[in-house]
Amino acid sequence: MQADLVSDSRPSAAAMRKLGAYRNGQEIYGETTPAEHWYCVMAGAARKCALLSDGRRRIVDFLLPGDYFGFRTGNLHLFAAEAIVNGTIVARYPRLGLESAADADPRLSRQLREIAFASVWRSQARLLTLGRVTAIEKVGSFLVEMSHRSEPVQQAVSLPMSRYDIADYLAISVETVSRSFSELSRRGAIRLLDKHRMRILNHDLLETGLGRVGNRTEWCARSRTERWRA
Amino acid sequence: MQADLVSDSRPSAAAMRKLGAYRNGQEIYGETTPAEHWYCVMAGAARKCALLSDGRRRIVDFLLPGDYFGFRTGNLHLFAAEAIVNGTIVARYPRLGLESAADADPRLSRQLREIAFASVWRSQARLLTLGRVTAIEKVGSFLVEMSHRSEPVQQAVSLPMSRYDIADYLAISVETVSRSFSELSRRGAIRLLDKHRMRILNHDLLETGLGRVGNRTEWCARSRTERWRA
DNA sequence: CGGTCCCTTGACATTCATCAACGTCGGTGG
DNA sequence: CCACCGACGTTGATGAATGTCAAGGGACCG
Repeated sequence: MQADLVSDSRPSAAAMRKLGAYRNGQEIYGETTPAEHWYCVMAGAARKCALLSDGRRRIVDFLLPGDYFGFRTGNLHLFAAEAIVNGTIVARYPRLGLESAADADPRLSRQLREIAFASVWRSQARLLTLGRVTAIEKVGSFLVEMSHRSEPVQQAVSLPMSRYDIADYLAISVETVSRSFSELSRRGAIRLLDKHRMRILNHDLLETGLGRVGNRTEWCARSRTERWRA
Repeated sequence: MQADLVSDSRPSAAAMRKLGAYRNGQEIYGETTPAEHWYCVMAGAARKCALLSDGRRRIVDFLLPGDYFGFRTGNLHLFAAEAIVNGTIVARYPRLGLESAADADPRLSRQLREIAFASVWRSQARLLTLGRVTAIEKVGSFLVEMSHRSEPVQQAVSLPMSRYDIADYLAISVETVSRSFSELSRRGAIRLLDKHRMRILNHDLLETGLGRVGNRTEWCARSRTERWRA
């Protein structure tokens, strides 16, 4: 099971930690749940998602072992968190207790800050993934992200979520996700061991454009940047 | 000029604050600048952007008065920040000094945490904007976001950034941004006072779909969610 | 054995990126 | 003053990428 940084180094935090087990699809907290806890995935995987006003769903984050989530300044979550594999273990800390402990313990306080900054950095990196132009680029970028975030088992990257989840995460249709996987396999960039395990064969083929030979965007961005930098 | 929460309430932080003025296009910090400072926009506006490996640019955030930015756990920024209007004023705090002060001052420490959480929340909300399906929805969602973030002057929302910046922010082409503005005007959702000032006439027309009459996505998301919730 | 869910592939329609042209504005220099 | 230029913004035409609809296969379960 994943190490829990806060608890491992801070006995004051470990004392208030509670563990919970969840099965696939089970809600960890809902959109209307008061944000009274902070969470950390210990094993398994979960998704953080929002329901849009028109009824559609959008996944804003996949939560893997070691990821903290659920912090919120107000008293309501805007997102819901749900486990996506059976046997997902999540640690839970009462928010008020943790904050009080942090007031008295600068090291814990620093650690909480670091956790928050890591979260900011992760969502901004995700913005880059979503900002990719073509579907193949998005999927490729997603696979690279997953390979960095998950522990490789026998050089295989595990993809615990369904194709539908990936589609909602990348804001493209399930069919396009499926087609992109097939196309990347065909091009020799990846090899699909089964539906939920994959091996990266050629890293460059994943990262680099691949789609869209036109280069106006490129030129534009560069020229503009040069201008601004000057 | 915008209030600076940290300085206003914490004299220890105010002492180390330095102000800087920037003109349009000027760099506040670069991708390779060591992350030795935290920043807060006091007046004007800026953009946070990343240069992709293929030379393209992506804007991950617009920084408006009151927004803090630049925090990073490692010692390097991944993004660059540049002013986008003349006379942009940015406050700068040395990172180490601020952290030391936070160790000795729980209230400051809490405030920094709140700032970090607000930043997390903002980028996740932005993920929802980017995750919209059609271009019109993206632009509409962007305008709603801007109207929430900027102080309305005579019921007008100010858009300090160029159409190119908006395009890079939403990951769509400049032409499509322009067309979406025109289309939203035509539909009576907004009124363009000039290139950089806009008034929202019909909030619902901006938020709700408008594009894409098909509802398979909707149905799918709802059915899946209901299943999961059950 | 039927049912459901997940995944994949094909065919078609639609959106949007691209290319192109033009208008505006502000600055610069004749 | 006017001509010129570059940056920015808008609109039209066209092709390519992708959403949508449809069909079918495989795994799991009652």
